[in-house]
Amino acid sequence: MTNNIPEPTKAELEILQVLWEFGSSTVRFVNDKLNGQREVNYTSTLKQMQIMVEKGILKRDESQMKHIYIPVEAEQKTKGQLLDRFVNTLYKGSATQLMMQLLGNEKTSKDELDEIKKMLDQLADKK
Amino acid sequence: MTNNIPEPTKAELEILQVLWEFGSSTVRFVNDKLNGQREVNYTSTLKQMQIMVEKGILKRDESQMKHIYIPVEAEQKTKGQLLDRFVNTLYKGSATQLMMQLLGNEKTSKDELDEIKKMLDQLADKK
DNA sequence: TGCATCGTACGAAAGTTATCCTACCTTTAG
DNA sequence: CTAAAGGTAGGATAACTTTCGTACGATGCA
Repeated sequence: MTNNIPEPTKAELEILQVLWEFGSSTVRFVNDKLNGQREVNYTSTLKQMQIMVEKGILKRDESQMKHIYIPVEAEQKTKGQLLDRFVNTLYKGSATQLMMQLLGNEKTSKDELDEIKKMLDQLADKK
Repeated sequence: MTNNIPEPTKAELEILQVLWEFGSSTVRFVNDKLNGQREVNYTSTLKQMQIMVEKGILKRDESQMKHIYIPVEAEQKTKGQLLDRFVNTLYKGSATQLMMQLLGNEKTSKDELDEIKKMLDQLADKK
């Protein structure tokens, strides 16, 4: 019964990130943020967000002329789904394997390691 | 100086997985494996692999009529790059944040948790 | 009032990805 | 030798993504 939304594309994800970070907002706002990173035409962003409404990724409040766009799914849920898909595709679903690679590759700080260990202990206790 | 290859697409990744798992092989072999999961025409796989050669993702041994296709980059390196990109895109580069989500969402077994903890300790020692 | 500004709608075009058809060459079994 | 089987090459096509131009309605202010 998991209400699954189509996998967001690259450009769609960029838009979602803005909405997640700053909250539901107008096309103008999102487009300005995007232009902080790269050049995009206003109507491109508009079109993109309209398509996302069609797909059910966003909904919008049309009560004002400046429509407000709102993510349908919460940040954590969507990211969780993407993460799951990623783990399944690349690591055959083994979160452990992914962690190993992450820890191996990474320049993770001691503090971060401690934080993770704490989390691990909490989880271990629950079992 | 990191020799970066273009990001493999979905279909390309499927092919890479076969080559990584079973070693360098022919189109026929890869196509058979793929057909174990879903229906694909032989020439589709052929074309796909030819494109991958053009892109530099695969190289091939043409000394026989049945060409042998070989991944240019090692499994771990490619997966590592994909993982990095994933972390950067979704978690602003914070591996820790990703781990948290993973541990939160997951049905990770006690053994797996222990294994991860061991890995963590090893890393902590090196610091 | 009238024009500049800012908004949405919509179609079109370009780029990428994924798939398959056709042509043609090589190998092999009879 | 010849036909069938199996290989590669390469073009065509469809779907999807991304981007933008154009049209046109709302708003605001001189």
